[in-house]
Amino acid sequence: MDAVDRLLASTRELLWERGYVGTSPKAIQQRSGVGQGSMYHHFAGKSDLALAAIAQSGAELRVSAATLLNKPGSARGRITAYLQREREVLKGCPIGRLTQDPDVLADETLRRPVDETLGWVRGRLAEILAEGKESGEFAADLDPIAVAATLLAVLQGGYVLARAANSTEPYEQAIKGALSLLR
Amino acid sequence: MDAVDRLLASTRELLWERGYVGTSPKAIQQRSGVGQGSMYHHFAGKSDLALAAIAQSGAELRVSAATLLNKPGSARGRITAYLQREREVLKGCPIGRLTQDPDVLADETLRRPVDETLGWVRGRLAEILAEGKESGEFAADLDPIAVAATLLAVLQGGYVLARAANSTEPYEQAIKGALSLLR
DNA sequence: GTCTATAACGGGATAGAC
DNA sequence: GTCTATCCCGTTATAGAC
Repeated sequence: MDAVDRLLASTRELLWERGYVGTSPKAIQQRSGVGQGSMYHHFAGKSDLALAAIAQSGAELRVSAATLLNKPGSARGRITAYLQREREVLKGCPIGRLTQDPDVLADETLRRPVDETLGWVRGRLAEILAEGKESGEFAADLDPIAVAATLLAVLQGGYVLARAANSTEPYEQAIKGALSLLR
Repeated sequence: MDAVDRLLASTRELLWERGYVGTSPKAIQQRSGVGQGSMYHHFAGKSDLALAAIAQSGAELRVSAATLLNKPGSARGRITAYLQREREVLKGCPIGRLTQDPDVLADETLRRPVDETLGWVRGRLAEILAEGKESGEFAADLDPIAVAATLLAVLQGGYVLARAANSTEPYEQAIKGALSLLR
């Protein structure tokens, strides 16, 4: 793993753990083992590093969501699998957490990959809900766009409740409740 | 408004806007117009100020939730009113946002009021869902604890989606979807 | 490409005068 | 109670040598 890869890996970890405001270039250097000069040779600065790291995390999130959501099977089955997939609940969502970072939201360049990633998941969920509606799995009056937003919000909000409680329990309840309502 | 009140008001605003990590004692002093010495006379330091501010915000959130949830009326009506009440969506939840702050979660003293506030709302929603189940408004197999977690997660996650998109639209869709599923 | 030196500024507080 | 001075350390770079 070269310097660039180690810098990106460390930046992604730190953004996940501490957010953008809570992450310093020095901390990135220490965690990655890459020196000051080397870091500024490869990246223009903190925001440049963060942009590359967020783009990578967003791409990875889409791939792993697509893997589950594109599988063959019923719409309900795929959505259930996606909602119930194993997650590091107490760590939260590496993309969603960035929405609490004022400096990320204030910078269109940094916010865009966050928006695109969550927007993509919402869209993909809506497509599957529409398929399930078509095939008669879901009620004819189900609104795919609205319910897709609801389901992704349950995930993102589930992280919030779990972190507040320092327990995965509320997250699991929230998922369980959402799946029961979808019946 | 005396110095203490102005310090607390400013701290609450800054915690809401920038989180704990993003809020400095100096910023609090400048926004409140209270001097350095005065601040450290009334509060032991940043975490002490934050604790008092979080407790106040949590108490206020409970009061405003209770106001809507305790009104007379059907269970469904009260829950709908709570979910649809006007909110500063793009600012997010002043309590929920603190769950993204590593220094808040790492300190039991600071995390407790966050946990208690969100836990209280979950509990109150569960009580109302149970009442509605009793009265036949909701299906007999509805799980009040799980669905209460789902509804609060939709709110908290709705903020996340809205801030990512820099638009209240996904928040409104998430609420709409949740209410439609509750039917 | 990577290293060390330097720098201007902010964070988070303590000390003691008034 | 409030003010100013002081302190040490971290942040976020830039400069230039190797």
